[in-house]
Amino acid sequence: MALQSDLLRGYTDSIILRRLAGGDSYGYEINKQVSELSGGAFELKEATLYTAFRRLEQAGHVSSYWGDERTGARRRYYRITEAGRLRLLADCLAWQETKELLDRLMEEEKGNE
Amino acid sequence: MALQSDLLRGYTDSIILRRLAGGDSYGYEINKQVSELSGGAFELKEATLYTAFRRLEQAGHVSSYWGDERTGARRRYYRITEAGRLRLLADCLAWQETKELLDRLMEEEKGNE
DNA sequence: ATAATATACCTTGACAGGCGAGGTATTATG
DNA sequence: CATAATACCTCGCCTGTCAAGGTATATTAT
Repeated sequence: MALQSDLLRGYTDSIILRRLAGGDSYGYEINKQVSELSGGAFELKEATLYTAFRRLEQAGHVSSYWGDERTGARRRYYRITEAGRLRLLADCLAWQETKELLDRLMEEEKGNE
Repeated sequence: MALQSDLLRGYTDSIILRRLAGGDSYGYEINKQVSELSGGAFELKEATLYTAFRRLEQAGHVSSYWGDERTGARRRYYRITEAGRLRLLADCLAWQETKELLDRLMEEEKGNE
């Protein structure tokens, strides 16, 4: 649905950073985690995911390295940086504030003039 | 801040519909109301506002008419339609769900494996 | 009188993020 | 041998936001 993706827009980065805050990971796995966490209701599209990685790396919020898998497809791992953790913290605060704001703006009015 | 506007993206329409649910209004006033409701922390940019009106009218969620002011600048009033009320209701539900979703995706993990 | 401010509307063009559609390569399974 | 799962990637379109510009009327200050 469009509304949901529009709302989540810009939070793609934050969602990824949150996943990486617990330890290094790679695209495919992050995608699965997000999908599971949302009970299948939401999933990052691949194009969105990889675009976000480029953006995050360029911003210095993550760094990446190739895993040394003996078997299976190669994986590019991502690690959150210190700047990334700060960014994540800021995003969480922003999210709390935005929740309050939209709640107030969407809320049904009682006692109208 | 960019994050906030990105998150609100797409909810511009809902915010406007909510304002109109209590009675007809016009752009400038809606803008002021939103600004006041948010304690000055957030405001719809004019270009965004009028773009949203066009979109809403085209979708049949609002209708518009010129007010008959004797004095001052002319005003274009907007009225929410039945379809608009349904849309608003759907948006509110979507917002509740999205809140839960992003909360779950942004939440700090305890008891990690 | 005139400049400034507030009210009130509008459009254009650039920009950014999401994503459909397409692609590659490896390994396991039927 | 074909299909599916894993795993990565890019191109180009679409859509919503918004800075910057514009118009017109009425009030207030100089």
